[in-house]
Amino acid sequence: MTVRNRDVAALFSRYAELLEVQDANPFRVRAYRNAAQTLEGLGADVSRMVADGRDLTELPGIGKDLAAKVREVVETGRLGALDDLDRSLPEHLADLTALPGLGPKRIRALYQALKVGSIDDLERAARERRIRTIEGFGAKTEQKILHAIEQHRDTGRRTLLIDAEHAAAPLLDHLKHSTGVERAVVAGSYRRRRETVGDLDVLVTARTNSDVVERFVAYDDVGEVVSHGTTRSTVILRGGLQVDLRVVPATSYGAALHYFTGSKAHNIAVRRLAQERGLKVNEYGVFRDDRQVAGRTEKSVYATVDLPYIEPELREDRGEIDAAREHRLPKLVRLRDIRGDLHCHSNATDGRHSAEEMALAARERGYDYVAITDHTKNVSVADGMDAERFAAHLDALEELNDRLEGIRVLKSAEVDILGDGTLDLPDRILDRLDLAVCAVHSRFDLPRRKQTERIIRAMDNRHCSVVAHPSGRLLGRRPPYDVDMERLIRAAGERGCALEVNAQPRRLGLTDAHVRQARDEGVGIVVSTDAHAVAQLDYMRFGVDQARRGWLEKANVLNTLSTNALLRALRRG
DNA sequence: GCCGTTTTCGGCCCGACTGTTTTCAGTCG
Repeated sequence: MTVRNRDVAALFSRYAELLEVQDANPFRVRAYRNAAQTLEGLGADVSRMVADGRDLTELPGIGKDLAAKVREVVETGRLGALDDLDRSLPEHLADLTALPGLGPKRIRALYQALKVGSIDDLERAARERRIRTIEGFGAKTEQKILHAIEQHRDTGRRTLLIDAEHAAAPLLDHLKHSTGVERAVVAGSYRRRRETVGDLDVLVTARTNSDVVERFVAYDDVGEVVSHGTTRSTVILRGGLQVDLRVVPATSYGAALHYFTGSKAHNIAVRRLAQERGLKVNEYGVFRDDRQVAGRTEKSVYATVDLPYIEPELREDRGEIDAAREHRLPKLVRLRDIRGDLHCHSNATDGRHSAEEMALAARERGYDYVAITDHTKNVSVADGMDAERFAAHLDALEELNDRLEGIRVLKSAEVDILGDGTLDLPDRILDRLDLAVCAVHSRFDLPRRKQTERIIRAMDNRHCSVVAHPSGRLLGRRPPYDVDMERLIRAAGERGCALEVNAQPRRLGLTDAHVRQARDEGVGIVVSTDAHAVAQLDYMRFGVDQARRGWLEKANVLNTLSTNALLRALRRG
C-alpha cells in the first residue's frame, strides 16, 4: 500500500491535537501542524521522495525529527509516537477539539474532572448538569457546549466557493447600505479562492458612528448570533455558513485586508519579517513603536518588509515569500487572457443547448474558439455516441462552422478512456477531430497502479490531446480515484499531452498543488468549463482561480493562445 | 519541534470577545 501525503498529514494533525490536549509546548504542536500543511500542499509524493533517498529536511518546517517520522509512516504505515499517545488517552478525546469553544485547556479540565473522553460523554455530562461543577465552567458554558454538539452533528462541512459567493453577494449589498460604511469585502480563503471555504470573513471600513455591526446581526438570513462586539461579530446564516465581520477605519484597510485574507501561515511569515525590522504588524497597520508607518493599502504593508505585492491566491506560505524577495513571483494568468473553452457539451449528448447556442454564447463571451466535446458510446448514461452517430455529428459541426462568423467551432469529443486504457472512438473518427479530450468515467475502483497505467496508456495514443478532470473527484461527493498523479503528470509531459483544470466548481480536476507540479514539469494546462448549458460557460473564472493558485502564468495555459497557435500546440509527435 | 544575513540557544504573531475565577484565562481567527 502506498502511503499518501495526506495520510502522513492526517497522522501529524491528529498527533498535534493529542499533544495539545496534553498541554504540550504549543510550538511543538505547531511544528506538527506546519509539517502536515507542508505535506498537503506538496505536489510531489513524499513516499517517492523517501524511496529515492531524498533529504526530507529540505522541506520547510521539516527537520531531523519530523523527517524521521515521515519515513517511519511511509515505511510502516504507522506513527509509533501517536500509537503511544493513543494508548494513554481515550480514543475519541481528540474529537472534542472540533467543537467550537472547546480548546485544549477545557478539554483537559473536562477529562480530569469528569473523565469525559468523547463527544457522547460530554453530552451526557452537560445534560446531567455536571459540567457547571467544574471550576471555571458555569451554566452558560454548559449550554454553549450542548449547542456546539448539536451544530457539530448537523453541519461542520466546508462550503463550495460558488455557494459561498451566493451567500456573500446579498450580504455585502446589505452591509453597504449601512450608515458610514465605505467598503465591504470578503477576505479569508474566499479571497484566496480556495475551492471550499470554512466560513466567510467580511471586512468593512466604516466611520466611527457606523451602525454596520447592528445591521449585520439583524440581517434577514442570520440564524444565530454567536458574538456581537463593537468592531467584531460572528453569526451563523440559516444555511449553516459562519460569517465573521470585522470593522476597521479606512486608514487600516490594507493591513486588515492583509490580515484577514491570510493564510495564517503567510501572515506569520510576513510578521516575522516585520519583527526583524523592528516593526509590528497587526490588523490596524504596521507600527514602529506606536507610530503607524503603513496600512492603508496591502501594497504599503508588503513594502515595509521590502516585498512587492503578493496576489491573494499565492498566500499559502508555499514559497511565495522567497519568490517575492527574489523578484520571481509569477505574473498570474487572468480571466481575460482566456480565448476559448475546450470542453463543452451540446444536446447531441447530455448538454442542454445546441452546439450553435453554445458557440454563440462563447462568441458573446469574447472567445475566438470553442470545442464541442460530446460523450462517446461507453458513457451510456449521457447518451454517448458511437462512431456512426459521431460521424454525422462532426458533419453537422463542420456545417455549423462554415455558417458562423466570429467564432471557430473546434471538432472534438470527450472520448471515454476504457478500462484497458484504449479510447472509445475508432481512429477514422479521431483523425477528423481538431482535438480529443479524453477522460475516465468508469472503473473508479481500479487499484492505484492499474488506474495510473490505464490513463498513461490512453496518453500513449497520439490522438489524445488533453486528459480531462484527471482526478475524477467531486468535491463533497466523491473522492478522487486512486491514481499516482505525480507519475501521470510526468507521463503527460513526456508525451506532450495537456492536462485539464476542470472549472466546474465541484470538480476543479487538478488540485492547486498538482497544477503547480504540472507547471514545474512543463506540462501544458488547459482550463475548461465542462459546460452542459450556456450559463455554465461562466464557470471559467473558477478554473482560472485554481490555475492562479497553482502559480500559472498566461504562457502555461494553452487556451490563452490564438486558434492556430493552439492547434499547433496540441498537435503531437 | 524548527530555525539562523546579529543566533546552534532561545526564540517562535497579535488582538477581540466571552464568561466567570471580579481581574483575566480561554478560545478564536
